[in-house]
Amino acid sequence: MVKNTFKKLADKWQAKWDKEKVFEVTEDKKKKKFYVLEMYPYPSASGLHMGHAFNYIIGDVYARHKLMQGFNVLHPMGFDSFGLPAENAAIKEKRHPKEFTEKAIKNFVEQQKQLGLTYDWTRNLKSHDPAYYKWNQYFFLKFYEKGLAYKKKAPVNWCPECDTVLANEQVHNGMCWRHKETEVTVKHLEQWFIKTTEYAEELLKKADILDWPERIKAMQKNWIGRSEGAEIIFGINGTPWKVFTTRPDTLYGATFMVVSAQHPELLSLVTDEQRAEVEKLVKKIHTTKQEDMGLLEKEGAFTGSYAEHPLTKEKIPVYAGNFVLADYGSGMVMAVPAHDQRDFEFAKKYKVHIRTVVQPGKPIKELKEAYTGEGILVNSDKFTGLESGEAKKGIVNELKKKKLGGKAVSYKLKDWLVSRQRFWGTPIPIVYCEKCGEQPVPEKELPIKLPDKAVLGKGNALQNSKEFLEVKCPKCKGKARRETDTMDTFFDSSWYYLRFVDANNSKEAFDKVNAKYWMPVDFYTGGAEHACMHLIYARFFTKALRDLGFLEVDEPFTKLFNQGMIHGKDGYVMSKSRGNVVNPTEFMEGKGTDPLRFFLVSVASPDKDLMWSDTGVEGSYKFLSRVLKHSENVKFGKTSKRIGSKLHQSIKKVTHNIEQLKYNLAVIAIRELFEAIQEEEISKEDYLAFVKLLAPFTPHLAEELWEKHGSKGFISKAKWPVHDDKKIDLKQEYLEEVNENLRRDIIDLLRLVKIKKPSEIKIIVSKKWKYGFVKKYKELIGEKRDYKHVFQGIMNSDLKKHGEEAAKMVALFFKDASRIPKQELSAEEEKENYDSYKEMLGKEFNCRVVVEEADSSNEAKAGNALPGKPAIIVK
RNA sequence: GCGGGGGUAGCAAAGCCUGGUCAAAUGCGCAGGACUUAAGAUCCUGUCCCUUAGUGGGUUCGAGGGUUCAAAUCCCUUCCCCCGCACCA
Repeated sequence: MVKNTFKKLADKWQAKWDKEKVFEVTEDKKKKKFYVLEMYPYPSASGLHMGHAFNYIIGDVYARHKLMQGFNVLHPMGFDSFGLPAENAAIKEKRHPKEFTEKAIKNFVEQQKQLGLTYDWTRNLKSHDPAYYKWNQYFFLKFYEKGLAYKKKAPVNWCPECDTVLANEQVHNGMCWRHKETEVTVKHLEQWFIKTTEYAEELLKKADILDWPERIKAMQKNWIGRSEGAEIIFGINGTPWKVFTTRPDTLYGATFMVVSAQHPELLSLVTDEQRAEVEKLVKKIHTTKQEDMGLLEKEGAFTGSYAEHPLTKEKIPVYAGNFVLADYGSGMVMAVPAHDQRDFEFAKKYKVHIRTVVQPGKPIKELKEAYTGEGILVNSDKFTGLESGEAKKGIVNELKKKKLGGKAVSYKLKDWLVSRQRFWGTPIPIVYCEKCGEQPVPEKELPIKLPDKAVLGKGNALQNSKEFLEVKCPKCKGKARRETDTMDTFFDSSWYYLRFVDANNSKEAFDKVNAKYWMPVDFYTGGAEHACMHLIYARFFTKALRDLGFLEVDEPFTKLFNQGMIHGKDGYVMSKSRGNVVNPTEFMEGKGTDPLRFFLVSVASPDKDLMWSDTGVEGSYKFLSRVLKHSENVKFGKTSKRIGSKLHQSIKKVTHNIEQLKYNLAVIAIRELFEAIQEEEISKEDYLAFVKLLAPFTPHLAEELWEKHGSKGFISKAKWPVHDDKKIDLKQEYLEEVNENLRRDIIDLLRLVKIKKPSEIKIIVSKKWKYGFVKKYKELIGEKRDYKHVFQGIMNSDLKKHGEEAAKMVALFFKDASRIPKQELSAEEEKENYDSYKEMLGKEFNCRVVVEEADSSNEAKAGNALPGKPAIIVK
């Protein structure tokens, strides 16, 4: 076989699909829709890697399967084409990022097409296209109108490498998500935010109903981080300070306060005497790496201020502390050293009073560490004696009465910081007028395009572009200046799945009716790294757009699937730096697409990591070659019962396994089916059913076989076979297996006795198979239980349980439970089977074949055997 | 610390929910054989240990207990690995 056979097939069929527009799709209300989507890629200059290929193939197999099942399948692809790498490359080469991006996309598309995917390319989108980002700006304005987009000064994460601020989600362990070596610093800047917290509750609640991997849901829930408790107001120097606590029951144990050393208002609390000490602490924190913060010993400095306890009116000292987060809750905590380990350590260190207010039943003698459990209150004025749960309610009510607090819910989730001080992103549609201040750009002026000419370098190039910068105020027509911040590219990816439903609409972001037809995405695949970024933003967007009247669905992605990582043959994750990369494009150029597709889905369940194996992929290649070779010489005829049974079983398995995303098992079922049909006669219809099973995995090969055997149209659109349970005949398959064993035994035996041309083969079938006995036993124990299993039980012990007589019979005839046949055959069935088989054996061995029942002389020998393992005598 | 997922034969990977047909699919590797002048390719057979033509026996599914007539599968304890989040008040 020519080495590049599969490459040729790929080229041939990809061209035909293209020409016939096979995968273009329209909104056909008569058909049930199915929306399959893979996360759209950043079009990197280095092109497609194996992870992309794997991702797209997983989606494509599903899409093809659904297509063949008659669904109207939307399977689009686009490019997340704004972003830093292109901009940085542009700076380096002193060119416009657009050039890089478009070149990379061109290359990417070519490589994607080689994979034989069912994309409708007419719906392709690129987020750097003004026709796309216009709608980013449009939605931004809609959010702005509704108060979901706002500007505020806040401590933000700054990546010196990216030269821009980052969203909270883009900071991992204090490092930039793009630059794992670069520490993020905190800056106080005025920035644009999207109010994701508005939907925190819904994002959390609806997570439960999604058909998503547990861990992704868990990660999101954890990220949203809801906790219930109370908000309590402490007066400090006459100013009210709110703090959040989950344990209002310990309020009487609060003996000091701790404000975050990074709190923006910290200095307002510090007295002159304490200034030096506090500043020392703050400085120390600035010089500590983010990632070491957690390991740091609890440290603090007294601010000189005192807070008034809301209930006892006691004066308690306020410290600045390194262990309090500035951006959770209010950045200040009430410290209850007896019942919180951190507070405890702090109190010990700074010798602050520790007061026990909750006890676990009996009094605690000496506190060696904080008692963090719940219990009965002590030292708590009128709440003493109450159980924690009751006390929480009571104390919160008391606070509420005095207007000093109340029940509260706190989230870890923060508003999404969307402004970026970079060029290559969607300009934020706001202008600043000297007179009128901040003004939204009127919709009809959209899109605000990025300048085609720009000198990129240090900082944001938009600030140097007069053409971009200078505008008239939309309100007073006076002199105004554009916002130069651009949007986080996650803004683009938050709604791209919606654009696909109507990708070429120039009047609207998407048509509502189309969205109603296609949404939600039924099957979405991509990497797990997006759990707390893209997948939260996209969910937020869907909800926000729903409430703005654009959509009717609550959730964008019904089913989410995370593919595993691809490891090189050395066992490490495939990466350029390791040098263990196999480039999918190069592979396909050499060996073709189908072997790659087949291999990637056959190693393991697609949600698990998989290791590349040269010999493994060679195995896939060989298998497909055999299928192709076999197609040239199929013995068309009548499908035997056994093959029919096997086929229908396989259809059942493959369908189910694709549905369950167990492509590896589907592939095994296909291989087994092929083993079975290879040497056998088969009807054309049944053969083509086999080819159809192959089609989602190896579409080019399948098309070729489909064409070769004269079927019309494309197999890609042929009807997926449906199994018929009635045709699945396990007994028949069992008989065939038995016969095959017999045949092999004969071959072995002939070899052993060194007879090449036997004159007679005698098969002696034992009469000892007392099917009558089985019948009788069934009467004894009843039909309810599976008699085979009961036998096995009896064999081991417990004879009396099932009746002595029955047990004895069993013991007599079945020495071992394993001798129960898989399928119950009647004596007649068995005999009939041997008779029919006689002929075949006779042909094969070219001699007389005798099947006879054992008599007393050879019963002992034959009786030892199972049906299918009878005594054999050769002459 | 919290949360999620794992540990199965030389390797990879099914099986576990719903216990018995499990010495345990499948692929790779390995061994033997057929074909060939030979190598490769291809095909067949075997691949936990002992034994048989078929068969029988022994010991296995991280470790240790338990439930059951019966455990890779259910329950408990324990060890190890991966992956998220992590001073969240």
